[in-house]
Parts: sequence; structure tokens; C-alpha cells
Amino acid sequence: MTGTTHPPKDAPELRFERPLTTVDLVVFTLREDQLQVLLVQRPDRPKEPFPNDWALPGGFVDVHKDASLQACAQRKLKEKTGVDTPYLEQLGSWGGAARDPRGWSATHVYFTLLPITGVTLQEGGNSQDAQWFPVDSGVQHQTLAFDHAEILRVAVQRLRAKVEYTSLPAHLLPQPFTLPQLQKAYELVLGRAVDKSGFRTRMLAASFLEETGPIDVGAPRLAMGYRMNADQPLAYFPRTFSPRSDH
Amino acid sequence: MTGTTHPPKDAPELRFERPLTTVDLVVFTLREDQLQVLLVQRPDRPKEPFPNDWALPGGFVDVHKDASLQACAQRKLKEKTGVDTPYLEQLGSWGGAARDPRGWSATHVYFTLLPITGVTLQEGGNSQDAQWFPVDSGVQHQTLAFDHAEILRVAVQRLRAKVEYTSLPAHLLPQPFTLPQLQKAYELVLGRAVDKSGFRTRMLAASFLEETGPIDVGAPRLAMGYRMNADQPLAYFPRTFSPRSDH
DNA sequence: GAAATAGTGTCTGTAAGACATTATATT
DNA sequence: AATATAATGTCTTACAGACACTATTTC
Repeated sequence: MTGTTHPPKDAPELRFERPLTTVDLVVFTLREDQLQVLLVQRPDRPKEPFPNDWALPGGFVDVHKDASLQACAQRKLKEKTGVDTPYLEQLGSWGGAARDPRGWSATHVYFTLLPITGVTLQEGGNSQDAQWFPVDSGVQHQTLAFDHAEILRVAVQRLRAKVEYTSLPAHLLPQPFTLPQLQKAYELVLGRAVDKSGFRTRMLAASFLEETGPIDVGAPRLAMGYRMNADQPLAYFPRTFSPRSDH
Repeated sequence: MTGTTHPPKDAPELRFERPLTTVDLVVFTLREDQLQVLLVQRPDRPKEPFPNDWALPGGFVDVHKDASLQACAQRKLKEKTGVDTPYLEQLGSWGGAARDPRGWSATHVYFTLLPITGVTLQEGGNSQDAQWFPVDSGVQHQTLAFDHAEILRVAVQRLRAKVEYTSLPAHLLPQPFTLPQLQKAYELVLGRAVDKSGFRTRMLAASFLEETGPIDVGAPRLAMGYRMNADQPLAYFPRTFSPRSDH
């Protein structure tokens, strides 16, 4: 380990301009019967780009605090939401000369799904205002800071695609949950109804759920409660959901 | 555009240490009836990490040459292979304090599939020796430079997973190709046989192929030639390949 | 016509979609 | 008992897998 200084003194061949390196988060939750995403408002200070615009939470990698990109994402998530998420997936990276007026920059984007119940939005710090926005309220096409509108669009697309053949939406619910609740989560994310019978067969066949006993969720009848198998953060189904009408 | 200098003079709040930013490539091809991957040998020079070890082709982002990460990947691919690939997908990014002895670094990894016929390996430059290695010859578990063994493992996993439900292997063949050739490409990537009848139905149903007329590929009988639909770099199948025996 | 490969047809199995029906709780 | 929701059953359809069969070319 030679140790890197800024500017690097010990390695002449490394004396070239380095891009800025950031990590951004796309945090999804279910709130008010809608799929929502967490955004923060850019500060209104001199030299800060996109003042007052909404942006994905995130920021610069701190080479002294963060052992890795994933660790950096976890840290930022914890700072904003107080949550240690069990599911954090890399969405991809975006980098170029034009995306940040401060210079050539590359961001590593992670996305996560959280039950709203576990979240307590942290005020202050770099993110004056953190706020939830419904994904289908036009946020995707509003002018977010940087290229975050594009990133959010890709994130939503990836989420919806993946929900068609994985157990992802289970992470949106506090445990234990019932199958009707899980089905509703799927329907809210996909934006369409799903057949109950097929849904249940499919979920139970994937064996990523464990029974926890009947639950009263305010319905006339008790429903079986389930929690996710601890060792299986994500189950893959043999086919995608796809209504007949598509063909 | 404020313009970034090194060190930045105009933005006190940006005077922190920046990670190194690189782009690496996982280049797959079909060669000698095997799935192979392109590796380059690390130079044996003072201050260069992992001297003589094999590594994925790639290198530092050049903020003056490269408009974006994708452009950087295209440039490096062209430099090494002389190819302008029609298919370049981001695999993900790897970053951390420990992966490069020169300091905190993050690499953005792209992968591509090429017909071997179009490639002419470029000698000299930063990559003394570029060479093809069969994926299943233990390269995945050899000690590659940096964390490239891990990256390669993920790339192979992603490729094999995606081949189960997409038209990816078509990019491994020079056009036009025949369906038997395409099937062989699938079988080589997947490492198992695939049923002919189902395969053909599936490929033709996906309608990403255009007939180009019968071809003589040295077989006793002519076969229909196909090329990929120009506007469809990747077709998705409704289900994955999966032999009965799995269930 | 023998041989080898290209291409097609038939049967079966799996799992989803559609929708009807039964079960269980509350009022 | 009425009602609302939970859970199950039945029928159909799509499409892959297995495997047998036909077609076309060269020798």
C-alpha cells in the first residue's frame, strides 16, 4: 500500500486529472398505496450545482471512511434514512465530462427497497430536505439535478422488469406480511392487477417464504403471515408475469 | 462548465482526495470451439502493480479524451482489438481502498461479445501481450491482477445467465450465420446441449433474425443464412432454456 | 443410394392466466 | 345470516423439452 496523497507525490505516472467519484442511491418504498422514491433538495449555496433542484441522495466517496463502493452506499443510506438495508443492488454507473459542472465525474448508483415503517428521514447535513415522491407523478420526467432523471428512469425500468420474475417486492413490506399484502405490493409496483391464484402458487413454489402464523390485518378473516427466508434475499421465478392480452 | 484542474483551484470544497477511475473490459469470443476471454499481461516496470500478471484490458479514464464512460470503453476496445462493437453492456463497477496498491480506485466494467474474425489484436502500447484464454481453463480461478478474477467470474455468470433468455450469442458469430451455427454458439457458451427443434422455434419466434439466403458452410446440405435485425441488438425470450432434469 | 446435416412434426409436461368456488372470520 | 376477505380448484393456453421423422445436398 503506497498510500495516495492529493496531489500524488510518489507516482509521477499518476499525475493526471482524476474524475470526481460519487455514489448515489435510488431508494424505493411503498407509501400511501404508491411506489415512491426518496429525493433530496440540492443546497442553495455558492459553487453548489443545481441549487434547490431535487436529486437522488448520495455524494462523494470518502476515501478515508469508505472501504468500498458498497460500504459507501450503505453509509449514505444509513445517514439519510437510519436504515441498514438487507437488499442493496448495484444499478450501474454513469460518468462523463458533462454531467456535473464541477468537472468530469462518475457516479456509482445503488438501489434498494425499504418498508416505509423502518425509515426515519434524517434532517440537516448536506441534505436539507429529504422527501418521498410518487414514482408515477412525473418525477421521472421532471428536471432533477445532474443526470438523475435518466438514472431514476433506468432504476424504475429495472425494478419493474425484475419484479416480473423475482421476489423483490417482499423487501417493501415490514415482516411478517400476508400473501394478499404481498400481492398488493406487486400490483402497486407493476401498476396492474395480478391474478390471485397464480400469484399464490408462484410465491409458495419459490420457497423463499416461511410461515409465521396467522395474522389479523384488519380483514374479516385472518391470513397466514410470512417472513422471508433469511438466507435468500431474492428468489427467481421460472417465468415472468404476463397477462394473456399481451399476445 | 468551470473546468477542472488538478489540483482544483477554483473550488475549495472539492479539495479532497479523489479515487483513481478506470474502465475495464471483458471481451468474449468463440475460438477453437471454446468461449474465450481476452486478457493482457501487466507491464514489468517499476511502480506498476501486479507485474507480469494477466489482467482484463482497460485503464485510466482520460478526462480529455473520453466524453463518457461508454466512450472510454469503446476507445479502449478499439485500441486493443481494432473493433467497433455493436454490443457493449455495462457489467457494473468495483471500487475500494484495497483493490489497487496505488490507492483507492474504482473501475467501471463493460463486457462485449465479438466474432473472432473481426479481431486483430494490437501489440505494443500499454498492453505488451494480449491473448485469448478459454473461460473454462481455470482462468476464472487463477490469480489475475487486481480483483479481475472476481470480475471475470461475475461476467461469465452474467453472460451464462443472460444467454438462457436472450439472443446474446448471435454477437459471437460473423454474419450471416446459420441456425445450426447459432445453436452451437449457445451450446458452447452454456456448456451443454440444446434441443434443435425447440431452439429453432424459439429463435425464429423472437424475430430478431432476417434471412439472407442459403449458405454453404461445408455441410452436406445448404442451410439458410441469417443476420441480426439491425435495430434489435438483443432479443428477449419468454422463458429460459431449462432441461427437464433440473426439476 | 448412402451418408450427413438441415429442417419439421408430434407428444408431453410445466406453470401461468382466467375465473369459479369454498373457507373463515367479523358484524 | 350477511359480508368481506382468505384460500383453493378447475380449465385452458403457451411454450419448452424430448425425440422421431422428413428433406436436401454431396459423394
